[in-house]
Amino acid sequence: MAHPLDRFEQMVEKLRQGNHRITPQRMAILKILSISDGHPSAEMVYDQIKQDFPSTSFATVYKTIALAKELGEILELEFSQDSNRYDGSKPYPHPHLICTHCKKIIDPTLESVNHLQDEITRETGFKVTNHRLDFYGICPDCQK
Amino acid sequence: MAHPLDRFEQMVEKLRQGNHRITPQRMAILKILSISDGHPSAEMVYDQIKQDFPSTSFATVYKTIALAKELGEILELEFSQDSNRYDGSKPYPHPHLICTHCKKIIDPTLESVNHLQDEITRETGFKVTNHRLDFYGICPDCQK
DNA sequence: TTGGCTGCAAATATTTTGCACTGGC
DNA sequence: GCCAGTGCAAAATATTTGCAGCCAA
Repeated sequence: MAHPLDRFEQMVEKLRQGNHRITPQRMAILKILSISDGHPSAEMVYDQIKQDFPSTSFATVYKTIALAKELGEILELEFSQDSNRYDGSKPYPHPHLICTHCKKIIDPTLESVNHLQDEITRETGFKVTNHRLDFYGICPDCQK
Repeated sequence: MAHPLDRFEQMVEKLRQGNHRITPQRMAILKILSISDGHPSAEMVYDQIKQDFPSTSFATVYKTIALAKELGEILELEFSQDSNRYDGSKPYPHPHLICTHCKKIIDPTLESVNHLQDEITRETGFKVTNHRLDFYGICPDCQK
């Protein structure tokens, strides 16, 4: 796992490589996404960025997220009822533990998962490019 | 895996047990959900039911789906951009193969997955009740 | 300088909800 | 007959888009 600030640097580098402009808003949004380990939603990013950069709009947050997604620098966890959550610290498929009570999302340490995608590719005709493995339950804090 | 019509009977039985009324609309919706193996969306169910029962509303489709979900008789696959998809033939967690091109969703035969949930429960403080394992890729048809 | 980016508002899409009427039991 | 269920329309939610003005390169 890379250091949070390395992740941020890498994101900015990807912007440069793709000839995307490096604006203060994008810097701030990407920094939040790269540093936070809590898998924030678009709204959480918006709330945070408002503190340092009050003029920022929701549209910019979403557009920046979409761009980072395109560049493969963040992972999107889709939900329909709740809003989507984003993982900028580990932008590759990995399992998540989602507390259905407090909505917390954490990364478990779990081996023997990466071979799953290969297994599927081998056993089916599908060309598997991505996967999603989420566990739902109650976190230790909420069990108290 | 149960026979499709057995699944339908079981759903109706669950309605009875819960003192829910058995209406023609519910029968039709549940039949579609239990029989179809294509993981239909609410809209697909709506379109199908319109043929036999033209007066049915979208609200009823959603309300019936919500009820069946509550009763544990269907599995909901949440998406944020596309609409949710439902699996009435196997209402327990199991892997899915999702074609990102034609949106087809199929069930792969894949062993060595069920122990994952137990593994997580054992290794973390989480009380895991549910999980979701989806593979994204291009299906054989779309590769042609 | 200039075209990509921002910010506002309006649009879109999906699902939910309120409420009067209807029909299953 | 009673009350849960239905159907219509409106509301709620999350995200996307159009466009005028702005600023990074």
